[in-house]
Amino acid sequence: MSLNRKELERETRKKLILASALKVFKDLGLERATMDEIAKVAGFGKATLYYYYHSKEEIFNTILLEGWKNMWTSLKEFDVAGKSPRKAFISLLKRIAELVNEDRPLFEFLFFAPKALPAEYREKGEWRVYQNRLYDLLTLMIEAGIKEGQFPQMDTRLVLKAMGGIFHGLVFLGDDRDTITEAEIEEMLGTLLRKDKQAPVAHEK
Amino acid sequence: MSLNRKELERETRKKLILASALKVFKDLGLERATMDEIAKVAGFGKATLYYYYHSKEEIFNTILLEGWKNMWTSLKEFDVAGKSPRKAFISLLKRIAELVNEDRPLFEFLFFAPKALPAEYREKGEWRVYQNRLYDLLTLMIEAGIKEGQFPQMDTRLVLKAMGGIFHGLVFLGDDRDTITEAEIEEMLGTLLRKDKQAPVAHEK
DNA sequence: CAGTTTTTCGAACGTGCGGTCGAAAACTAA
DNA sequence: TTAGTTTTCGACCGCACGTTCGAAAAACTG
Repeated sequence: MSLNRKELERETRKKLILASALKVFKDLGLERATMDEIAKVAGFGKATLYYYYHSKEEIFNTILLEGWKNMWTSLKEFDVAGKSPRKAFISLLKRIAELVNEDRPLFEFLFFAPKALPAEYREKGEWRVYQNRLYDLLTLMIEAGIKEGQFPQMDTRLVLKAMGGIFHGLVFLGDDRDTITEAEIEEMLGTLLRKDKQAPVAHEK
Repeated sequence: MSLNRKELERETRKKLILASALKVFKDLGLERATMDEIAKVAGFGKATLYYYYHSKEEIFNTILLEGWKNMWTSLKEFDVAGKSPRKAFISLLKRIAELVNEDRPLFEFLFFAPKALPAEYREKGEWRVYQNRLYDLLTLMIEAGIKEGQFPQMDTRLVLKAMGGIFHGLVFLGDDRDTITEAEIEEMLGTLLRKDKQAPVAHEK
Protein backbone atom coordinates (compact mmCIF):
# COMPACT_ATOMS: atom_id res chain seq x y z
CA MET A 1 0.00 0.00 0.00
CA SER A 2 1.97 2.95 -1.23
CA LEU A 3 0.75 6.42 -0.54
CA ASN A 4 1.45 9.52 -2.49
CA ARG A 5 2.39 12.71 -0.77
CA LYS A 6 -1.15 13.92 -0.26
CA GLU A 7 -2.33 10.70 1.26
CA LEU A 8 0.71 10.70 3.47
CA GLU A 9 -0.01 14.19 4.67
CA ARG A 10 -3.55 13.23 5.37
CA GLU A 11 -2.36 10.27 7.41
CA THR A 12 0.00 12.51 9.31
CA ARG A 13 -2.79 14.88 10.18
CA LYS A 14 -5.00 12.02 11.30
CA LYS A 15 -2.22 10.82 13.56
CA LEU A 16 -1.73 14.29 14.91
CA ILE A 17 -5.37 14.42 15.84
CA LEU A 18 -5.17 11.07 17.57
CA ALA A 19 -2.15 12.15 19.55
CA SER A 20 -3.83 15.36 20.58
CA ALA A 21 -6.97 13.53 21.58
CA LEU A 22 -4.95 11.13 23.68
CA LYS A 23 -3.30 14.02 25.43
CA VAL A 24 -6.63 15.61 26.18
CA PHE A 25 -8.20 12.34 27.31
CA LYS A 26 -5.28 11.91 29.61
CA ASP A 27 -5.32 15.41 31.04
CA LEU A 28 -9.03 15.85 31.48
CA GLY A 29 -10.36 12.35 31.69
CA LEU A 30 -12.61 10.84 29.09
CA GLU A 31 -15.58 12.69 30.41
CA ARG A 32 -14.31 16.22 30.22
CA ALA A 33 -12.39 15.87 27.00
CA THR A 34 -14.10 18.06 24.42
CA MET A 35 -13.73 18.28 20.70
CA ASP A 36 -12.92 21.96 21.10
CA GLU A 37 -10.04 21.14 23.37
CA ILE A 38 -8.73 18.40 21.13
CA ALA A 39 -8.92 20.74 18.17
CA LYS A 40 -7.09 23.43 20.07
CA VAL A 41 -4.28 21.06 21.04
CA ALA A 42 -4.02 19.78 17.48
CA GLY A 43 -4.00 23.33 16.16
CA PHE A 44 -7.15 22.98 14.09
CA GLY A 45 -10.59 24.40 14.24
CA LYS A 46 -13.12 22.04 15.72
CA ALA A 47 -14.95 21.58 12.45
CA THR A 48 -11.78 20.38 10.81
CA LEU A 49 -11.66 17.36 13.04
CA TYR A 50 -14.84 16.19 11.38
CA TYR A 51 -13.12 16.33 8.06
CA TYR A 52 -10.90 13.52 9.34
CA TYR A 53 -13.12 11.56 11.68
CA HIS A 54 -16.87 11.08 11.74
CA SER A 55 -17.24 11.52 15.44
CA LYS A 56 -15.59 11.74 18.79
CA GLU A 57 -16.34 8.09 19.29
CA GLU A 58 -14.47 7.15 16.16
CA ILE A 59 -11.43 8.97 17.46
CA PHE A 60 -11.71 7.15 20.73
CA ASN A 61 -12.13 3.78 19.07
CA THR A 62 -9.29 4.37 16.68
CA ILE A 63 -6.89 5.08 19.51
CA LEU A 64 -7.87 1.85 21.24
CA LEU A 65 -7.79 -0.22 18.10
CA GLU A 66 -4.47 1.05 16.80
CA GLY A 67 -2.96 0.81 20.24
CA TRP A 68 -3.92 -2.78 20.91
CA LYS A 69 -3.20 -3.81 17.37
CA ASN A 70 0.29 -2.35 17.49
CA MET A 71 0.94 -3.88 20.85
CA TRP A 72 -0.10 -7.27 19.59
CA THR A 73 1.91 -6.93 16.41
CA SER A 74 5.05 -5.95 18.19
CA LEU A 75 4.62 -8.76 20.73
CA LYS A 76 3.75 -11.62 18.46
CA GLU A 77 6.99 -11.10 16.60
CA PHE A 78 8.88 -11.11 19.81
CA ASP A 79 11.21 -14.01 19.75
CA VAL A 80 10.58 -16.58 22.43
CA ALA A 81 11.78 -19.54 20.46
CA GLY A 82 13.92 -21.93 22.42
CA LYS A 83 13.07 -20.31 25.72
CA SER A 84 11.43 -22.21 28.51
CA PRO A 85 7.83 -21.19 29.21
CA ARG A 86 9.02 -19.47 32.31
CA LYS A 87 11.68 -17.44 30.56
CA ALA A 88 9.41 -16.74 27.67
CA PHE A 89 6.69 -15.49 29.96
CA ILE A 90 8.96 -13.24 31.95
CA SER A 91 10.64 -11.81 28.91
CA LEU A 92 7.29 -11.15 27.32
CA LEU A 93 6.12 -9.22 30.36
CA LYS A 94 9.38 -7.33 30.37
CA ARG A 95 8.84 -6.49 26.75
CA ILE A 96 5.39 -5.17 27.55
CA ALA A 97 6.82 -3.11 30.35
CA GLU A 98 9.33 -1.66 27.92
CA LEU A 99 6.56 -0.70 25.57
CA VAL A 100 4.65 0.88 28.41
CA ASN A 101 7.62 2.90 29.48
CA GLU A 102 8.04 4.15 25.95
CA ASP A 103 4.60 5.70 25.84
CA ARG A 104 3.04 5.71 29.23
CA PRO A 105 0.02 7.91 28.48
CA LEU A 106 -0.96 5.69 25.60
CA PHE A 107 -0.79 2.53 27.61
CA GLU A 108 -2.55 3.95 30.60
CA PHE A 109 -5.27 4.80 28.19
CA LEU A 110 -5.27 1.34 26.64
CA PHE A 111 -5.46 -0.37 30.00
CA PHE A 112 -7.75 1.95 31.90
CA ALA A 113 -10.08 3.60 29.44
CA PRO A 114 -12.03 0.43 28.74
CA LYS A 115 -12.95 0.13 32.38
CA ALA A 116 -14.62 3.50 32.26
CA LEU A 117 -16.89 2.32 29.50
CA PRO A 118 -20.39 0.99 29.94
CA ALA A 119 -20.25 -2.79 30.01
CA GLU A 120 -22.32 -3.41 26.93
CA TYR A 121 -20.04 -1.18 24.93
CA ARG A 122 -16.89 -2.81 26.22
CA GLU A 123 -17.80 -6.06 24.50
CA LYS A 124 -18.07 -4.64 21.03
CA GLY A 125 -14.84 -2.84 20.34
CA GLU A 126 -12.71 -4.26 17.57
CA TRP A 127 -9.72 -3.74 19.76
CA ARG A 128 -10.95 -6.58 21.95
CA VAL A 129 -9.74 -9.01 19.32
CA TYR A 130 -6.14 -8.03 19.91
CA GLN A 131 -6.51 -7.82 23.64
CA ASN A 132 -7.86 -11.36 23.65
CA ARG A 133 -5.04 -12.66 21.51
CA LEU A 134 -2.58 -11.30 23.99
CA TYR A 135 -4.41 -12.87 26.91
CA ASP A 136 -4.60 -16.18 25.11
CA LEU A 137 -0.89 -16.11 24.45
CA LEU A 138 -0.15 -15.42 28.09
CA THR A 139 -2.54 -18.16 29.15
CA LEU A 140 -0.80 -20.68 26.93
CA MET A 141 2.56 -19.76 28.35
CA ILE A 142 1.30 -20.06 31.88
CA GLU A 143 -0.30 -23.40 31.19
CA ALA A 144 2.91 -24.72 29.72
CA GLY A 145 4.83 -23.29 32.62
CA ILE A 146 2.59 -24.93 35.18
CA LYS A 147 2.80 -28.24 33.41
CA GLU A 148 6.57 -28.13 33.45
CA GLY A 149 6.60 -27.23 37.09
CA GLN A 150 8.08 -23.82 36.47
CA PHE A 151 5.20 -21.93 37.96
CA PRO A 152 3.32 -22.45 41.18
CA GLN A 153 1.00 -25.41 40.87
CA MET A 154 -2.37 -23.80 40.79
CA ASP A 155 -5.31 -23.07 38.62
CA THR A 156 -4.22 -21.36 35.40
CA ARG A 157 -6.94 -18.80 35.69
CA LEU A 158 -5.77 -17.83 39.13
CA VAL A 159 -2.18 -17.54 38.06
CA LEU A 160 -3.16 -15.41 35.10
CA LYS A 161 -5.24 -13.12 37.25
CA ALA A 162 -2.51 -12.78 39.78
CA MET A 163 0.16 -12.19 37.18
CA GLY A 164 -2.00 -9.66 35.45
CA GLY A 165 -2.53 -8.02 38.76
CA ILE A 166 1.11 -7.97 39.72
CA PHE A 167 2.05 -6.55 36.40
CA HIS A 168 -0.68 -4.00 36.57
CA GLY A 169 0.32 -3.09 40.07
CA LEU A 170 3.99 -2.78 39.27
CA VAL A 171 3.57 -0.75 36.19
CA PHE A 172 0.65 1.46 36.97
CA LEU A 173 -0.24 1.60 40.62
CA GLY A 174 0.86 4.25 42.98
CA ASP A 175 0.53 7.98 42.82
CA ASP A 176 4.12 8.49 42.03
CA ARG A 177 4.47 8.12 38.36
CA ASP A 178 8.01 6.90 38.60
CA THR A 179 8.73 4.31 36.03
CA ILE A 180 9.63 0.89 37.19
CA THR A 181 12.89 -0.39 35.85
CA GLU A 182 13.23 -3.60 33.99
CA ALA A 183 15.53 -4.83 36.69
CA GLU A 184 12.83 -4.34 39.28
CA ILE A 185 10.31 -6.21 37.21
CA GLU A 186 12.76 -8.99 36.69
CA GLU A 187 13.44 -9.14 40.40
CA MET A 188 9.80 -9.10 41.35
CA LEU A 189 8.59 -11.67 38.89
CA GLY A 190 11.62 -13.80 39.42
CA THR A 191 11.06 -13.87 43.13
CA LEU A 192 7.32 -14.31 43.12
CA LEU A 193 7.34 -16.86 40.38
CA ARG A 194 10.24 -18.74 41.81
CA LYS A 195 9.78 -22.17 40.60
CA ASP A 196 8.89 -24.89 43.00
CA LYS A 197 11.86 -27.07 43.57
CA GLN A 198 9.48 -29.74 44.66
CA ALA A 199 5.79 -29.98 44.84
CA PRO A 200 4.69 -27.33 47.29
CA VAL A 201 3.82 -28.43 50.80
CA ALA A 202 4.67 -32.03 50.15
CA HIS A 203 8.11 -32.27 51.73
CA GLU A 204 7.80 -29.80 54.48
CA LYS A 205 6.61 -30.41 57.94
CA MET B 1 -26.43 11.23 68.46
CA SER B 2 -30.05 10.25 68.73
CA LEU B 3 -32.42 10.99 65.92
CA ASN B 4 -36.11 11.42 66.07
CA ARG B 5 -38.36 9.77 63.56
CA LYS B 6 -38.19 12.58 61.04
CA GLU B 7 -34.46 12.77 61.07
CA LEU B 8 -34.32 9.04 60.73
CA GLU B 9 -36.60 9.07 57.73
CA ARG B 10 -34.52 11.76 56.18
CA GLU B 11 -31.41 9.68 56.66
CA THR B 12 -33.13 6.69 55.15
CA ARG B 13 -34.09 8.68 52.10
CA LYS B 14 -30.57 10.00 51.73
CA LYS B 15 -29.27 6.45 51.85
CA LEU B 16 -31.83 5.37 49.30
CA ILE B 17 -30.61 8.06 46.97
CA LEU B 18 -27.01 7.00 47.42
CA ALA B 19 -27.87 3.39 46.71
CA SER B 20 -29.79 4.36 43.60
CA ALA B 21 -26.97 6.54 42.41
CA LEU B 22 -24.49 3.74 42.89
CA LYS B 23 -26.68 1.45 40.86
CA VAL B 24 -26.90 3.97 38.06
CA PHE B 25 -23.18 4.75 38.15
CA LYS B 26 -22.56 1.06 37.89
CA ASP B 27 -25.01 0.41 35.05
CA LEU B 28 -24.27 3.40 32.89
CA GLY B 29 -20.80 4.40 33.88
CA LEU B 30 -20.00 7.63 35.64
CA GLU B 31 -20.28 9.56 32.46
CA ARG B 32 -23.76 8.59 31.41
CA ALA B 33 -25.31 8.55 34.82
CA THR B 34 -27.87 11.36 34.95
CA MET B 35 -29.71 12.90 37.80
CA ASP B 36 -32.97 12.07 36.05
CA GLU B 37 -32.05 8.42 35.96
CA ILE B 38 -30.94 8.36 39.56
CA ALA B 39 -34.17 10.01 40.57
CA LYS B 40 -36.18 7.52 38.58
CA VAL B 41 -34.44 4.58 40.22
CA ALA B 42 -34.92 6.12 43.64
CA GLY B 43 -38.56 6.81 42.89
CA PHE B 44 -38.30 10.56 43.25
CA GLY B 45 -38.57 13.48 40.94
CA LYS B 46 -35.22 14.94 39.97
CA ALA B 47 -35.82 18.14 41.85
CA THR B 48 -36.29 16.19 45.03
CA LEU B 49 -32.74 14.93 44.90
CA TYR B 50 -31.63 18.50 45.34
CA TYR B 51 -33.60 18.70 48.51
CA TYR B 52 -31.19 16.12 49.92
CA TYR B 53 -27.92 16.85 48.17
CA HIS B 54 -26.52 20.04 46.73
CA SER B 55 -25.22 18.49 43.57
CA LYS B 56 -24.42 15.39 41.66
CA GLU B 57 -20.85 15.77 42.78
CA GLU B 58 -21.86 15.74 46.41
CA ILE B 59 -23.64 12.45 45.85
CA PHE B 60 -20.59 11.05 44.18
CA ASN B 61 -18.29 12.24 46.93
CA THR B 62 -20.55 10.98 49.66
CA ILE B 63 -20.54 7.49 48.23
CA LEU B 64 -16.75 7.46 48.09
CA LEU B 65 -16.32 8.99 51.52
CA GLU B 66 -18.81 6.76 53.30
CA GLY B 67 -17.47 3.73 51.50
CA TRP B 68 -13.84 4.25 52.35
CA LYS B 69 -14.65 5.39 55.85
CA ASN B 70 -16.70 2.30 56.53
CA MET B 71 -14.07 0.07 55.06
CA TRP B 72 -11.42 1.64 57.23
CA THR B 73 -13.59 1.46 60.33
CA SER B 74 -14.40 -2.15 59.85
CA LEU B 75 -10.76 -3.00 59.14
CA LYS B 76 -9.05 -1.12 61.89
CA GLU B 77 -11.09 -3.01 64.44
CA PHE B 78 -10.14 -6.24 62.83
CA ASP B 79 -8.16 -8.18 65.33
CA VAL B 80 -4.61 -8.93 64.29
CA ALA B 81 -3.18 -8.96 67.77
CA GLY B 82 -0.78 -11.78 68.39
CA LYS B 83 -0.50 -12.68 64.74
CA SER B 84 2.75 -12.61 62.88
CA PRO B 85 3.04 -9.82 60.30
CA ARG B 86 2.60 -12.39 57.62
CA LYS B 87 -0.55 -13.87 59.08
CA ALA B 88 -1.89 -10.48 59.95
CA PHE B 89 -1.33 -9.27 56.42
CA ILE B 90 -2.95 -12.23 54.79
CA SER B 91 -5.91 -12.24 57.10
CA LEU B 92 -6.41 -8.55 56.53
CA LEU B 93 -6.50 -9.05 52.79
CA LYS B 94 -8.89 -11.91 53.24
CA ARG B 95 -11.08 -9.68 55.33
CA ILE B 96 -11.08 -7.08 52.58
CA ALA B 97 -11.99 -9.73 50.06
CA GLU B 98 -14.89 -10.73 52.28
CA LEU B 99 -16.11 -7.18 52.37
CA VAL B 100 -15.79 -6.93 48.61
CA ASN B 101 -17.79 -10.06 48.10
CA GLU B 102 -20.52 -8.70 50.32
CA ASP B 103 -21.10 -5.68 48.14
CA ARG B 104 -19.26 -5.99 44.89
CA PRO B 105 -20.79 -3.03 43.06
CA LEU B 106 -19.91 -0.72 45.89
CA PHE B 107 -16.30 -1.82 46.04
CA GLU B 108 -15.82 -1.80 42.33
CA PHE B 109 -16.95 1.75 42.54
CA LEU B 110 -14.62 2.54 45.42
CA PHE B 111 -11.62 1.06 43.66
CA PHE B 112 -12.26 2.07 40.07
CA ALA B 113 -14.21 5.31 40.10
CA PRO B 114 -11.27 7.37 41.34
CA LYS B 115 -9.22 6.33 38.35
CA ALA B 116 -11.81 7.83 36.05
CA LEU B 117 -11.40 11.19 37.73
CA PRO B 118 -9.19 14.00 36.54
CA ALA B 119 -5.91 13.84 38.41
CA GLU B 120 -6.17 17.17 40.14
CA TYR B 121 -9.55 16.21 41.53
CA ARG B 122 -8.37 12.85 42.75
CA GLU B 123 -6.07 14.50 45.26
CA LYS B 124 -8.72 16.46 47.03
CA GLY B 125 -11.39 14.00 48.09
CA GLU B 126 -11.87 13.55 51.81
CA TRP B 127 -12.11 9.85 51.19
CA ARG B 128 -8.39 9.86 50.41
CA VAL B 129 -7.72 10.14 54.11
CA TYR B 130 -9.18 6.73 54.76
CA GLN B 131 -7.64 5.18 51.69
CA ASN B 132 -4.25 6.40 52.83
CA ARG B 133 -4.71 5.03 56.31
CA LEU B 134 -5.39 1.64 54.84
CA TYR B 135 -2.33 1.81 52.62
CA ASP B 136 -0.20 2.92 55.53
CA LEU B 137 -1.42 0.02 57.60
CA LEU B 138 -0.59 -2.43 54.84
CA THR B 139 2.80 -0.84 54.36
CA LEU B 140 3.62 -1.22 58.03
CA MET B 141 2.66 -4.85 57.96
CA ILE B 142 4.76 -5.50 54.91
CA GLU B 143 7.73 -3.71 56.38
CA ALA B 144 7.50 -5.76 59.52
CA GLY B 145 7.06 -8.89 57.45
CA ILE B 146 10.13 -8.18 55.39
CA LYS B 147 12.17 -7.44 58.46
CA GLU B 148 11.21 -10.74 59.99
CA GLY B 149 12.00 -12.57 56.82
CA GLN B 150 8.43 -13.60 56.23
CA PHE B 151 8.13 -11.82 52.93
CA PRO B 152 10.44 -11.76 49.95
CA GLN B 153 13.40 -9.54 50.64
CA MET B 154 12.77 -6.59 48.44
CA ASP B 155 11.86 -2.99 48.45
CA THR B 156 8.72 -2.41 50.51
CA ARG B 157 7.26 -0.21 47.84
CA LEU B 158 7.64 -2.94 45.26
CA VAL B 159 6.09 -5.54 47.50
CA LEU B 160 3.16 -3.27 48.23
CA LYS B 161 2.60 -2.53 44.59
CA ALA B 162 2.76 -6.18 43.70
CA MET B 163 0.51 -7.23 46.53
CA GLY B 164 -1.95 -4.53 45.65
CA GLY B 165 -1.82 -5.71 42.10
CA ILE B 166 -2.29 -9.35 42.93
CA PHE B 167 -5.19 -8.55 45.13
CA HIS B 168 -6.69 -6.28 42.56
CA GLY B 169 -6.21 -8.88 39.89
CA LEU B 170 -7.67 -11.68 41.91
CA VAL B 171 -10.69 -9.84 43.06
CA PHE B 172 -11.57 -7.70 40.10
CA LEU B 173 -9.91 -8.75 36.90
CA GLY B 174 -11.49 -10.86 34.25
CA ASP B 175 -14.73 -10.44 32.47
CA ASP B 176 -16.34 -13.20 34.35
CA ARG B 177 -17.61 -11.72 37.48
CA ASP B 178 -17.27 -14.93 39.38
CA THR B 179 -16.32 -14.29 42.92
CA ILE B 180 -13.04 -15.58 44.12
CA THR B 181 -13.26 -17.72 47.19
CA GLU B 182 -11.38 -17.05 50.33
CA ALA B 183 -9.64 -20.35 49.92
CA GLU B 184 -8.30 -19.29 46.55
CA ILE B 185 -7.00 -16.05 47.92
CA GLU B 186 -5.37 -17.88 50.74
CA GLU B 187 -3.77 -20.28 48.33
CA MET B 188 -2.53 -17.62 46.01
CA LEU B 189 -1.11 -15.30 48.58
CA GLY B 190 0.27 -18.16 50.58
CA THR B 191 2.10 -19.52 47.60
CA LEU B 192 3.39 -16.27 46.19
CA LEU B 193 4.37 -14.88 49.52
CA ARG B 194 6.03 -18.03 50.64
CA LYS B 195 8.81 -17.13 52.94
CA ASP B 196 12.19 -17.49 51.46
CA LYS B 197 13.57 -20.35 53.40
CA GLN B 198 10.46 -22.16 54.35
CA ALA B 199 7.45 -24.02 53.23
CA PRO B 200 4.24 -22.29 52.31
CA VAL B 201 1.83 -21.73 55.11
CA ALA B 202 -0.10 -24.81 55.92
CA HIS B 203 -3.59 -24.54 54.62
CA GLU B 204 -6.10 -24.51 57.33
CA LYS B 205 -9.21 -26.51 56.78
C1' DC C 1 -3.57 33.33 -14.64
C1' DA C 2 -8.33 31.10 -14.17
C1' DG C 3 -10.55 26.89 -12.91
C1' DT C 4 -10.82 22.96 -9.90
C1' DT C 5 -10.15 20.36 -5.80
C1' DT C 6 -8.74 19.96 -1.09
C1' DT C 7 -8.61 21.74 3.41
C1' DT C 8 -10.06 24.83 6.97
C1' DC C 9 -13.13 26.99 10.17
C1' DG C 10 -16.67 30.62 12.13
C1' DA C 11 -21.01 30.38 13.26
C1' DA C 12 -25.03 28.24 14.18
C1' DC C 13 -28.09 24.20 15.64
C1' DG C 14 -29.99 20.73 18.65
C1' DT C 15 -30.06 18.54 22.60
C1' DG C 16 -28.95 16.41 26.89
C1' DC C 17 -28.39 17.39 31.38
C1' DG C 18 -27.24 19.78 35.90
C1' DG C 19 -29.48 22.75 38.50
C1' DT C 20 -33.45 26.17 40.04
C1' DC C 21 -38.07 28.00 41.16
C1' DG C 22 -42.46 28.34 42.77
C1' DA C 23 -46.18 26.31 44.08
C1' DA C 24 -48.82 22.11 45.17
C1' DA C 25 -49.17 18.14 48.17
C1' DA C 26 -48.42 15.81 52.36
C1' DC C 27 -47.69 15.90 57.00
C1' DT C 28 -47.85 17.79 61.83
C1' DA C 29 -49.66 20.07 65.92
C1' DA C 30 -53.31 22.83 68.06
C1' DT D 1 -60.03 22.65 60.87
C1' DT D 2 -56.61 25.71 60.37
C1' DA D 3 -52.07 27.44 60.31
C1' DG D 4 -47.49 26.25 59.88
C1' DT D 5 -43.78 23.11 58.25
C1' DT D 6 -41.70 19.62 55.48
C1' DT D 7 -41.44 17.19 51.25
C1' DT D 8 -42.24 16.62 46.39
C1' DC D 9 -42.05 17.68 41.59
C1' DG D 10 -43.44 19.75 36.82
C1' DA D 11 -41.74 23.10 34.26
C1' DC D 12 -38.23 25.81 33.11
C1' DC D 13 -33.37 27.85 32.43
C1' DG D 14 -28.75 28.07 30.80
C1' DC D 15 -25.12 26.24 28.88
C1' DA D 16 -21.70 22.98 27.42
C1' DC D 17 -20.64 20.22 23.81
C1' DG D 18 -21.13 17.06 19.66
C1' DT D 19 -22.19 17.84 15.20
C1' DT D 20 -23.31 20.27 10.73
C1' DC D 21 -23.26 23.81 7.04
C1' DG D 22 -21.75 26.91 3.90
C1' DA D 23 -18.51 29.36 2.34
C1' DA D 24 -13.74 31.20 2.55
C1' DA D 25 -8.90 30.09 2.10
C1' DA D 26 -5.22 27.35 0.38
C1' DA D 27 -3.30 24.14 -2.55
C1' DC D 28 -3.04 22.15 -6.91
C1' DT D 29 -3.34 21.89 -12.21
C1' DG D 30 -2.57 23.14 -16.91
